[in-house]
Amino acid sequence: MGNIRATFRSQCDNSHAMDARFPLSNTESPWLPFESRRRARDEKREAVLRAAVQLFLEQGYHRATLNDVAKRLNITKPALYNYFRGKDEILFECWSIGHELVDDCIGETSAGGGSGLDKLRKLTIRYAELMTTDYGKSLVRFDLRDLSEHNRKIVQTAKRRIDRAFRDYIAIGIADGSVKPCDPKLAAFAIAGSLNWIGHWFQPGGELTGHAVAEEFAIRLTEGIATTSMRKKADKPPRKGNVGNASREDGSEHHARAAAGAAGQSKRARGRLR
Amino acid sequence: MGNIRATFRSQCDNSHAMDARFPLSNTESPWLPFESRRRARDEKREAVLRAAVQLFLEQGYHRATLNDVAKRLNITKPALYNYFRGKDEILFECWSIGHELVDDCIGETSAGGGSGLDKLRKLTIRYAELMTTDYGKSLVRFDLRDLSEHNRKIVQTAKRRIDRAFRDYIAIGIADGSVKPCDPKLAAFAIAGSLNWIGHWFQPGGELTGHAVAEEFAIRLTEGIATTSMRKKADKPPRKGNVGNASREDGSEHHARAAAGAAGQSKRARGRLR
DNA sequence: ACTATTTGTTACCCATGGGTAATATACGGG
DNA sequence: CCCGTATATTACCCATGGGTAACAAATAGT
Repeated sequence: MGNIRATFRSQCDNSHAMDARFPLSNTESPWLPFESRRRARDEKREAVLRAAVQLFLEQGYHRATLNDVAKRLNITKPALYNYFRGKDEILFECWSIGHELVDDCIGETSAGGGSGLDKLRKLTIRYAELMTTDYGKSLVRFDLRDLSEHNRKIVQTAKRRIDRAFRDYIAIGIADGSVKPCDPKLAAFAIAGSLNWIGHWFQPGGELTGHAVAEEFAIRLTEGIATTSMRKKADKPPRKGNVGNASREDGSEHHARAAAGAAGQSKRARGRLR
Repeated sequence: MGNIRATFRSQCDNSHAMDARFPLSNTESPWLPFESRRRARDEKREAVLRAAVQLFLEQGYHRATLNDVAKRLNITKPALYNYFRGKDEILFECWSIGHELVDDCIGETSAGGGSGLDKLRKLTIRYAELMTTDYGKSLVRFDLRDLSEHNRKIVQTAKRRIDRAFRDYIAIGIADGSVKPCDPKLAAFAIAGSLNWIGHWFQPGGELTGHAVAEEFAIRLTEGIATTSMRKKADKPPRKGNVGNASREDGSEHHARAAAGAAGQSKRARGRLR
């Protein structure tokens, strides 16, 4: 591929006063390899996060050392600092991915139609399923106080937004008659509490699939406040795909990326550090 | 009141060969002062636990240092080692107190009458209220992996017992017809999850009292699976007393003590260390 | 082939905090 | 008054682990 310097030299040889800012042979953009390097970098970055979130969940943030994370990736600790400023930033990025996934759920649910109760059920299912994945668990298992002041503010704000979504759907449901009158705040706490707790007890290898848990919880948690009884019990076979971790393996990375902008001040995809 | 020394001297004065091992005036047992010393010790021990549980909740177990705990008690770190073997033992004892309180709830609920649903509601209320107290929060906010192998086993066993209580009440309720047929395991997870989550969001100074939260949750969490609708909404004014922390201030320390034996291998009240 | 950049390594620093040893003080009992 | 015990203090040890500096190897572009 022609590069700028070669082009420039040939121009000098020909004694033409053509400006180097307009190279002739441009068949292959010099930007492509740069992009591929950047992508390789991002893939490594995400590999770090996958290893980190697993270790943080397995052992707890404080017991899991950066040496552990590095060892799992067959590198050494200082290499991690090519991708992250420090341990707490890794934690934040794990949390951030989880939050992007939640924001997807909320966005899609809000965009879709249906009554307040329908929205609440849809969000409940998707949120429950998310809680059975690593990045979903990040949202409820990690301690905000391990983050820097700045990142903690971001997370707190985002958490309030999630809580608001539940409350809003309940309030909408009360307004449109699909939900029995109740205190939206406490009802949201009750539902979100049950769902969040999934992230504490669910084990991927157990007798229950994440999808089965999600379906059951969606019924259980909403039947108390629903005006309609919903005893149809749709018996569609459990979907195979897993949200979160698993789906990120198959190359469809736009899923998480799409909502990156909506995830508040999350600075993911900010590129290199130095 | 005559003291032992005076009595002894008068005996010698009378030149009687009476053995000092059988003093005449025994109106005050020499064991009393020893007992009082032991009680003073136990009071200090519990003061340490109160300070510790507060700090562990405020800052998290790993960020809270033993120096912090000691400073709050106006002593220094090594003094703590007169009462505990180490930091993880303090954590375990905090957890242990919480567990004794839960065991009280379960014991009283099981002893009392009523249908399975009644028991479930009773336990739900008491458990929810407990989750608004410091020692109650210990049960769900502290990480088992910070405990020693031995103590972790104890805690895990006890946690399973708590879970079992919820499941059993639900199963009883299904059997006696007070609860709709459902999977007791998942229903228990759903209810206990909501309740446990209270320990994460409840702030004692907020707009809601622990009792109000407990009443509301007991209704919300059981109305979905109850066969009877229970729309009487008993409007009795909220009780004043707080379970846990507060009630321990008023001198009725038998509350926690009574179930000490039932709390599994909890070695509380084992007295001095050395 | 040559050079600059990226990415990784080895070897180190050092703040933190749990835990201990030596020691001083208070106190009850004889 | 003296002694033993309990309790507290000061002064330390040291393993841990996050973070950094200096340097080496891989790689892309020219």
